[in-house]
Amino acid sequence: MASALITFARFGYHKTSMEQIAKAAHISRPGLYFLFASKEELFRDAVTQSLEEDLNEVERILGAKDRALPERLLASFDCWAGRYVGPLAQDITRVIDDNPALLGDVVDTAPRRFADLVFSSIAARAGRSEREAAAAITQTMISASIGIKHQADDRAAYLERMKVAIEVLLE
Amino acid sequence: MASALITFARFGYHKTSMEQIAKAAHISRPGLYFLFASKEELFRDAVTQSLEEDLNEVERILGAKDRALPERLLASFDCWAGRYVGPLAQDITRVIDDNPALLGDVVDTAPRRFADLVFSSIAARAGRSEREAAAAITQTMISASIGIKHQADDRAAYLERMKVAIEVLLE
DNA sequence: ACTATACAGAATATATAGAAGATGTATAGT
DNA sequence: ACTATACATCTTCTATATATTCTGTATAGT
Repeated sequence: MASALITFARFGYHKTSMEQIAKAAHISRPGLYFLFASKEELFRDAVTQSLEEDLNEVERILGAKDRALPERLLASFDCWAGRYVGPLAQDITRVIDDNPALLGDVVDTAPRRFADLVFSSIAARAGRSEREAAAAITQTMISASIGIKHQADDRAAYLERMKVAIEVLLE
Repeated sequence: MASALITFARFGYHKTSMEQIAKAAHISRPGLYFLFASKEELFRDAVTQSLEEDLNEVERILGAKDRALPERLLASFDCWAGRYVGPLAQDITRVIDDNPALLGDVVDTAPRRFADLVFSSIAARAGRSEREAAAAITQTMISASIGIKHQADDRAAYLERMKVAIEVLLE
């Protein structure tokens, strides 16, 4: 099913046929319609599941408090955004951004949940208990991530710059 | 001549004719060819001039040291990016970003010059004389600006978030 | 819980030709 | 230092017809 998302990403939503997806998933085309009512629902479910998985992993990373906060944040941003920087992976972000109407409110709620997770981790840190400051730092860190995603050519460049941003924003 | 850029922004480079530009500039179409060798050169010159003007104003703003640094930075980012957020103005950024091949190296050098100006102002500040820290802050501030530009719906929203980012990044 | 095949209806690609529009230049004029 | 008109050449729109592809469903089978 992750293969469906990859296929959508590779060719775009409209230029991807159910035939292609079925072949990539090693099942028949009618079999796809047994699992998903329509192409639109399949697309929605594939994106939603991918986002859910990423959010779960971010939650897991941020919860592992044996690692330092900057480290956890960098790993989280890598999982959430860095993974999708670069020649092949950026198509996944593209196909999501290009079809907001098909996806509904997941495209809004998932980023908000990510922001909440980051905020909680920053707010929980000792010595930085003011919620307002944590909110400002979170907001700016996410904006920086979005900007870096547009600037960076590959995942390594994203991580390099994001590491700097996290360090600077946490003092 | 600024009207040429606005016309390009409104319809896109390819769908804008020399006739339209000439009309907007209140001269004849052959008159345009007297001033500019080709449509491509006109586009290049219009964009270049616009960027130069913005950079000059940024330089002026950052040089006015009677105002506090965060204030000057916010005004600079507004001039450089905030101005181009929103329903009508964002087309200017779009037509520039969509046609990098026509524009040459200006699209690379101008942002670098903006970064240099911001860096100089931050590095010059007392108590923050370490160049590395200033470079990290500058880099992150610009990334945040790019991200906010993508997040914000209008200029006011951009300014609001950018104000927070500057405050957080300068401590 | 599927596969294989088949099919209607809709959307989309392909080809073609003609019309329209655009660029860049030239020329004559003020 | 331009305007107005005109023109060759090229690209882009428009329309139309045909062919292909795609979606969604149905049916029979395992």
